Amino acid sequence: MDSFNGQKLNNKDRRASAVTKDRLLRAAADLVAELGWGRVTTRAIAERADLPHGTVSYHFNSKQELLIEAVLRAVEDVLPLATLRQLNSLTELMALIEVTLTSRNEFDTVETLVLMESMREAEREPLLRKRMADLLRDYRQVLEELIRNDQGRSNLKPGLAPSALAMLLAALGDGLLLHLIVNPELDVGKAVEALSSLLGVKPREALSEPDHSEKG
Amino acid sequence: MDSFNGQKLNNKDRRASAVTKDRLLRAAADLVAELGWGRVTTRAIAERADLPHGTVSYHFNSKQELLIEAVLRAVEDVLPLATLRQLNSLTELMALIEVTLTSRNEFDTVETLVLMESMREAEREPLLRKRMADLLRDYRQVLEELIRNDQGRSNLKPGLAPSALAMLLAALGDGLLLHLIVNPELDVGKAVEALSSLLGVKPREALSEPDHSEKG
DNA sequence: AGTACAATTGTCCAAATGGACAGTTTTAAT
DNA sequence: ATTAAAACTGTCCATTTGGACAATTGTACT
Repeated sequence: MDSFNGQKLNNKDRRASAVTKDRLLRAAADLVAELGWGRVTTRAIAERADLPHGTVSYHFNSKQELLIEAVLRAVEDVLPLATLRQLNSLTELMALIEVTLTSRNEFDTVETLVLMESMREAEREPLLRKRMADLLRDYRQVLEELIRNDQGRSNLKPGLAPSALAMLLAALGDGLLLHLIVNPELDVGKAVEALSSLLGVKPREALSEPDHSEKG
Repeated sequence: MDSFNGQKLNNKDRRASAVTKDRLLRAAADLVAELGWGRVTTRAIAERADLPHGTVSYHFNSKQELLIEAVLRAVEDVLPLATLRQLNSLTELMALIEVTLTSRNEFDTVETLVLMESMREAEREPLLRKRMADLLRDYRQVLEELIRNDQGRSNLKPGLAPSALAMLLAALGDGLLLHLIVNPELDVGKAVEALSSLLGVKPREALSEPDHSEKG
């Protein structure tokens, strides 16, 4: 069991154990998506992480703390704030949304389920609620700034409040994800295209020729 | 305990017990919203319904069957298909959506939470998934027909596919509900107004003067 | 009153649960 | 090599769980 997983415990990593904690957190997030928050047990987490049951008690004060830390890490991954900040136009944004929603692999699905479980649990757990609310606020904020920067350049209605459109986009995306959970066969792309059309934006073109546009 | 709740056991109701079953179903739906699907126990259901624990085993084959039946009943209530069918214009629809999302009482909130739990559980439970998918399909269908009937009358883009707009509206509504769960302070009304503006529709007017329009 | 059956109730049980903790091994520093 | 702290592990326990079921009560009909 020595260097079994190839992840050598280097002495930079504070005290080791970070690896163990990490494995527990990943396993926990997986199981929240798979079983639902309320059905995750400490034993299942340990087993999934291929670790003994006692490990959980040692590294975390309670199951709930472990789960909260686990889902927050996963949710921060699924909200692509960094990527969004690099976008320059509403056209690019709509293209990204469409791609994100239509080409989903298994990994994306798990993270989406974690997101839904987290939003649901946030209603009961004040700490989680605050963290989630902050994340979603940041998310809308990034969208809002993107829209504001783009306004004037595109033929967007001047009267349209960027913050309102940002909320609309964020909610629409999550709502489509929600419907996709129930019915993966749904052609959600057409809903995104409809909104693009209403906004007077052509996301297709942004995909085929993403490069030769100047910014600023 | 005879005619305690005013609901006299009339001999038309198959065998009575319908009242007991009903109380269990209501309690179950309540607890799904309150605790989350995975944390609901048969004992908690019985206690909430003010009935002994054995009642659950007698009236339902398993906890899961009880929960599924309970949430389906609640979800059918929260999707206002009948109301939607009576609407005549997209303007009225946008007004209804705005009112529904902005003025929410405690009862609405519970039903919304049940809806979210159900959509999440549907991913694991094939029977529930099918029933939920059908309900959501009907929901979009009603919206689609409303949009189709309205097209031409309003200044809606002709190229806009009614089915795409229906999906957009349904997903946006549910997405806003989802965000509202995490942060009830959100001013989701402005997102609805933004969409109304994009659609070229003035929901405010439909509210202030709802009567003197002819239909058909 | 008597009969048949639906409805209800309390009790029981094996299995699973979260967490505690004493004991052991590993690591880093001297 | 010795030591102290950190990391890890298996075991234990009081509770809770879903469901089963025998016993009891209620109801409708003759």
